[in-house]
Amino acid sequence: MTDYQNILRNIKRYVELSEEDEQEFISIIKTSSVKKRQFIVQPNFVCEYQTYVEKGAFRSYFVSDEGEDHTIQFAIEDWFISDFNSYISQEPASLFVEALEDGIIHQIAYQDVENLCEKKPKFERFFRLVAQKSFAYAQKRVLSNLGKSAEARYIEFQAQYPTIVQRVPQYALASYLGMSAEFLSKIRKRLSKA
Amino acid sequence: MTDYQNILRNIKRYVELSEEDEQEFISIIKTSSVKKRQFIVQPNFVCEYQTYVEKGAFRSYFVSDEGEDHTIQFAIEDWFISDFNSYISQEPASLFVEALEDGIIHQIAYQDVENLCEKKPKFERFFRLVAQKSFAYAQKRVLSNLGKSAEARYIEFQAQYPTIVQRVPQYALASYLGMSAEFLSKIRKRLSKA
DNA sequence: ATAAAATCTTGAACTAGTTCAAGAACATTT
DNA sequence: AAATGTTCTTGAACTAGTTCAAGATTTTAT
Repeated sequence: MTDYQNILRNIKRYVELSEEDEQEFISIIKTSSVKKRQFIVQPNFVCEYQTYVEKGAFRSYFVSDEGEDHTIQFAIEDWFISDFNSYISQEPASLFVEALEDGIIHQIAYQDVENLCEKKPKFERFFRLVAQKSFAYAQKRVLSNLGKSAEARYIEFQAQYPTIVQRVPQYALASYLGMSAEFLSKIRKRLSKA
Repeated sequence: MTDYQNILRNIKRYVELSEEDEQEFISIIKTSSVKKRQFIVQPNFVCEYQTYVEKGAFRSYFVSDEGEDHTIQFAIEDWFISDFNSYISQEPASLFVEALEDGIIHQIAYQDVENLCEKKPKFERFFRLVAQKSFAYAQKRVLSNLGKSAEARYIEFQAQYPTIVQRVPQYALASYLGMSAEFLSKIRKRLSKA
């Protein structure tokens, strides 16, 4: 017996749902459990689903030609994650999405979402609001990447997402913040002494 | 007599519009002309509108505490621009949006858009698709900022947006690409010789 | 056409952040 | 509990990109 209360509550932060709406939405959810280090999205495969994290921690990242990896996003409980580019275009992904811990996810398929939006404008609205918020968030990130020093970026992130800092490996955080793992280690040491 | 063909064509790339839909949309558009160096969005004022560029070139940018400015976005003909964070939350802006040339813009107010979306799901859909695309684009930018050297970033941008490179001041481009204006000048020299 | 303002260039000195390498600490499997 | 794999730390040498300053060029206004 799967519990859909969390994901439904998430949606209800944006739009009201009738009992029937809830049932309709639940009917397209596919739930699964994942093991640490498992990939739920991989380059060259189309990212068919948007994934809601019921339990666990994930990251999406890109591996450059030089073999360095660059973290695009983290997601813990109550967040969505995917290779969004691949998802909306239904073209092959360029990112990995990897479980950083054992976890449980709810997935919704591209075509099911599009059909649902068509049928019930309420969901169209939900996905519009979420996409707008995500875009605003991504712009904010660009901004703080451009403006700030490596140390300032770390301090800001640590203030805003203390839980994530504790849960994800340091090399993944460093690659999210756009610095080498070694340098992040040095920053942390410097800050712990001050 | 104002011409709405371009903005309507833009929308019709995503959804079909009846004659009535078009009229409805046109009724909320406010058109104005702007002079070079004019601000259409300023910090501390709520960004009431999303702006469609009919003619001209714009940039949005942020001024940091140290007084450096960081370009977030450029927009030329057929693009939308705003302080999107301020627009969707209807809270005071933190960005400037400045005209880089004399131009003509079509603006649509937050509340008018929300009402229109409520009334006609077709527009809800349009704005969802646009927001999703914008988000995907912003993620791509984060990615190329993280992965690449200053020179590679410039080359990539130049390949993708040659028109913009020609139309905007170099210091604005440098601040978009996350490097000093001097360094961009040096990169260009280096490339022109090679 | 001239003056004033804005933008771009160049070199020299500097620094924030990288790379490499090797060991230490921690986690996971048997 | 030992063994293996994974992640984190530290220092030394390096480099991509910055800052400063001054002149050259282009644009804008009168």
